[in-house]
Amino acid sequence: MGTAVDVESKMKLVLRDVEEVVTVEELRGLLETGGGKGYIGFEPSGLFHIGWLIWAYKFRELVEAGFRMVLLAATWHAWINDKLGGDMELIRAAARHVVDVLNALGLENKFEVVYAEDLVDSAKYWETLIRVAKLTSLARVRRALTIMGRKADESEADFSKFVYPLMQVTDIFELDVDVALGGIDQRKAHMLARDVAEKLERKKIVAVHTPLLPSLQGFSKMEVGELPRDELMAEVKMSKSKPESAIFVTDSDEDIRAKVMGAYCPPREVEGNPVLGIAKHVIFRGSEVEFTIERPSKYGGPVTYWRYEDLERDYVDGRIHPMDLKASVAEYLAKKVVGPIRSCVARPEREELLRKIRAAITR
RNA sequence: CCCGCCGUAGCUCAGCGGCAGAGCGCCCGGCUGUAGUGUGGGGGCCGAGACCGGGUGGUCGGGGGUUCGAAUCCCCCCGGCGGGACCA
Repeated sequence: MGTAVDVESKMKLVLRDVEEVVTVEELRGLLETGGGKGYIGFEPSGLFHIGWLIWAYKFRELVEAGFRMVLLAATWHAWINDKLGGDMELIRAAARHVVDVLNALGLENKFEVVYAEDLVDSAKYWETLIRVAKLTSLARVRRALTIMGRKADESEADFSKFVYPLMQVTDIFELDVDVALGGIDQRKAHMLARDVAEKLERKKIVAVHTPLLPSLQGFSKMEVGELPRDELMAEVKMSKSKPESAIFVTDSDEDIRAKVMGAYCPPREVEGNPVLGIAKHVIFRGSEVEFTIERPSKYGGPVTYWRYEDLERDYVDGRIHPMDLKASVAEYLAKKVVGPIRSCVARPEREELLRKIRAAITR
């Protein structure tokens, strides 16, 4: 199955702009034997924002690398996390919207969609969940929780939150996948799945983790000091609950421009800079891409970059002004990234769907 | 996936190259004679805890190695706990 050259080119594709893969050797093993099945679970929680594009692109690359990919609409999980007010009808609507976006990325009929309802409907699912629970101590589950830590403490969380990691692990076994895709924030759940897989003598997933985008708002030093860690984390991640902090695939070019221009973007600084983050993980993505910064000749005139590293170096050196970076990133997003998706997703027959989702997240 | 600590009696742990240990528990006995049982008094019977005495306790997590000798040192594995793991 596939020559050595084939395997290496697929490796390169999968490893492109990835935060980490656990483990790279296991991934190679899968590619050498012809791929396998992969999945990503997402919580339908509102409109699709460009932070999600990072995993969506990776999802497409996994398809290209020969994996049979499953998109798990984690509707029950969204319910547990009180997304969209726990309104299942809305949650399912948001899930359809995500499917629309993937289709817009040229993936129509190239992946399978599974709703959590389908999984959860069988007794087998719950049997597996109990088996997983039998092999996992409460302390271990607690350590796998992303949401809360020691601060926003357990007495305030309803118990369903503790079932969540077990469901993530169960999803993996029930879907019988070889690869789990997710943002690096999913690492804990995936590691739990790997631990349990050994005990249960099930397939041990290869975990592919993509980077996360910081909020357009960034964060001030004051906030860092005052917010509890986990809340801060939630703040920093690009979040749908704060519309101004994220760019949605349904945003107009004007929206995009306004949001990017309003973004946190300290000159010469890379750390926590959301605009550079977009350039790195949404535009360049670890490959050669033509990216031109248009600027008045009095500021140096237009300059074209092919590699993110060169752009970052010049930005750090102060040769690129935040204003020019923002304008160019906004332009690129509007024309090359969001534009094509928007035209597919915001069709008339989806108007009602989008309106409902929008209404739900702003209320 | 990475780092650290731990795994010895049913439980909590000590021992860390030279006889496998303590406390608790459990079993037997003694002592005591409480609560309960009784309408009350008296008596009888059953009889807990505490205390005293005796007894019961083990593949020293598994496997390999080093050694005259391994719970003890080394390696591998399994299990538990804590931490880390984008951002903090």
